[in-house]
Amino acid sequence: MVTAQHANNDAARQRAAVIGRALADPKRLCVLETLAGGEFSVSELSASVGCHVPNMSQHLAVLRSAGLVSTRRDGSTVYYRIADPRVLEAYRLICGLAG
Amino acid sequence: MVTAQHANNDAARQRAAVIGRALADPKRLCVLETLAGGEFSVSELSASVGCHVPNMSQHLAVLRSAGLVSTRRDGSTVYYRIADPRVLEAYRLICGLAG
DNA sequence: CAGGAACTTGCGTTATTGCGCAAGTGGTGA
DNA sequence: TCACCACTTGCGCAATAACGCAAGTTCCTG
Repeated sequence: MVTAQHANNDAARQRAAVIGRALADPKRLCVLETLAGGEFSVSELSASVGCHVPNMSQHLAVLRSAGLVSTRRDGSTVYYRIADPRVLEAYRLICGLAG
Repeated sequence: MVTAQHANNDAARQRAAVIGRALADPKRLCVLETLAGGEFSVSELSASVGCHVPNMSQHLAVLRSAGLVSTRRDGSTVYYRIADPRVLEAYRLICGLAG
């Protein structure tokens, strides 16, 4: 069915665009670069990137809802990590294109 | 020099973010998908994507200033093409992550 | 249970972005 | 030269995103 096919492609592109948007901010890219070295808490990430914790939490929410990062909870601390190795592939590819 | 190093990283991330932003719109992703099949004119692309020519021209300007596409002029017609094979790699990677 | 630490969420403001539309530019052919 | 075609650019508007700040939630500790 052509209509449904278009709808699927549109939906797929929409999801892809959400991922693109998640990669569209320098601070979020900085987060991914940091997370390439392992998992970190929100406060560690905010210190690394250089912004306030609530702001970092918002950026992480964008990355999480795009499916690029996952979380693990340990007590009151939330640790973030890269959700899929392909995320780092994409990150490095984009950095390569930018360089 | 630490300061210059930071400046470089910031500038690099800024350029990478420009690329991410170029990938952050469904219509622009649709353009890349179309251009995977070869080079096309602005009017062909606008018909393929389903938007008006000036709007397509603006989207193409975003892709071009991010360095993702290149142009070739033939008479009054401007043909766009993928600038680097890695652009399609990145596109497919993102689609894979979205799927 | 009170206090505090670690995050998340809501809100208002400011800055970007996407779009349609009108106007401008450059090339082509009568 | 004049009309026309293909495309780009400028402008105003509506929608979205980023940030700081305040308030709320969850969890641990005393």
